[in-house]
Amino acid sequence: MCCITYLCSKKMGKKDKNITECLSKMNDLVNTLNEKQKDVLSQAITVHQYKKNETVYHYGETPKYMFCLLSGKIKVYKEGIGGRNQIVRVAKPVEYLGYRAYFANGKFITAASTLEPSCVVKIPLTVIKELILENAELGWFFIKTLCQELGRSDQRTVNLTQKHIRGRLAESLLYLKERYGVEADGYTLSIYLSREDLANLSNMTTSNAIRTLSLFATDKLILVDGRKIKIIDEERLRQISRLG
Amino acid sequence: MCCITYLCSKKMGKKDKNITECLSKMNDLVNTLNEKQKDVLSQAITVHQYKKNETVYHYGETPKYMFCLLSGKIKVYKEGIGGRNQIVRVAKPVEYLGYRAYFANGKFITAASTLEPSCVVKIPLTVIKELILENAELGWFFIKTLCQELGRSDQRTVNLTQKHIRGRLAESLLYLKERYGVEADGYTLSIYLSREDLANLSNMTTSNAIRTLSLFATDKLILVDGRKIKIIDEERLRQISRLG
DNA sequence: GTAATTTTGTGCTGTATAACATATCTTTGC
DNA sequence: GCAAAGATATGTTATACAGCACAAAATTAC
Repeated sequence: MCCITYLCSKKMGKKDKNITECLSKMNDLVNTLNEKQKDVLSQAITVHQYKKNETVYHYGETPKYMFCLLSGKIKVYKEGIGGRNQIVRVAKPVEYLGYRAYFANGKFITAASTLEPSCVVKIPLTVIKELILENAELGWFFIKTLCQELGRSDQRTVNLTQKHIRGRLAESLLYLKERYGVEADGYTLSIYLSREDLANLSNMTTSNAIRTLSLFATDKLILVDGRKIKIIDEERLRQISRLG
Repeated sequence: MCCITYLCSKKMGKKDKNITECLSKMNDLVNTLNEKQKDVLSQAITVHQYKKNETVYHYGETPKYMFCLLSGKIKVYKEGIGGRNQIVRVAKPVEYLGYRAYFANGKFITAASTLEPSCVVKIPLTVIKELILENAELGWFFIKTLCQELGRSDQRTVNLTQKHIRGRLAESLLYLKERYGVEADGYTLSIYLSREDLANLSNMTTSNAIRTLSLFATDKLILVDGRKIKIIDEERLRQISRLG
């Protein structure tokens, strides 16, 4: 990880162009702020570039920063029993990470790492908390986000515990499509996960992810070429996901 | 369900004693409000008495009220595949229910029903939303609560998917102790769940909940008498839960 | 360019747990 | 008080999936 703006983040006068650019990308959050608050925020943030497979935060750490993913992809995961990781969610631009544990007064119970080279803004959580306490609209932004995530998390629990392997993998593929979309051809998932990550997202062993994936391929539901996955029969995939 | 205050909720002048009493129980929320806001709230709420096993809200309904559990116990559950319900959490006094779906702009994806006779305050969600938007401290209250719940939900997913039956049941028993505490003897769980509910909380079949429970009993970890459960070796139970 | 390492793929075996069947015990309704 | 319905208990069978072993392919390292 390297900090792009360490040279200029303390400079005076008109705001650094780079920082201004970042703020404009974070408009869903920034738009809730008044000018003074925007200023506070712009003084507090730093921009960082992560390589692929770099850790953004570790399990057990005390949260200090909120992360805003500007470009790239990040997985948030829990270290399960016997090294079996569980991917809890995958983030896309522009989304926010790392605030849950702080707001709940705890340490990180998940870890996060990049799935691709990613650009991330770091915002001290003390600053965010202050802004929330003086700006109800910003608070509302977080409430909405948290409510959506909590709903998804509860949904996920039932999916992972009650569906069979085929249903779980189908569900994951649809989730990835919904989250990251597809490439120009309209079919190829715009994310290339390893079979292991796919397994960790679907709560199964790597062997079974591979097996079930090729099963889907022979059933002509998908087309697999290395890590590229084309979804060709979404309707049937959705059916498999529904029925478990 | 019957509304206790329908006779007086529209009365003028000094506040209804009953309502005032309720508000004082909801102090964690009410303390964030100024006098005018407290007034708005007291005008908007109604108090209701539920019998055992009554539904508080249904799956698929459009949320209109937030529920505040003043006394009793409520289970929040998802209807899973093939009628297999999943209890996602159990509420105790004084906790709030039914706001997640509304804030996320959706319908209920869970249902809630009473485990015991319960007293519940209903607050129109429009009122709560307005109050949040004009009171950052109230917003912060919800943010903290949501962050804690989201953490628990993620934790739960790993527990249910990666632990074996014994670990899952041990976890559930400890969860119930932590939530509802024990009776005067210091051992008996202060909640009497059916074996089915215990199974739905632990993601297993009723048969297996029964079997594993009596297994724990022969191992002298617990003492079972009908629906009464005494936890006698918490340390070992904790160990079983940890190891999966 | 070759070796080493990681990722992907496939088959076999064992086991945890669901599913089913049936019996007993408990609660509820009249 | 008795019938009916529901909850609890226990044994048996079936199966989905983990776990392991091993081979091939792809990526990385030097």
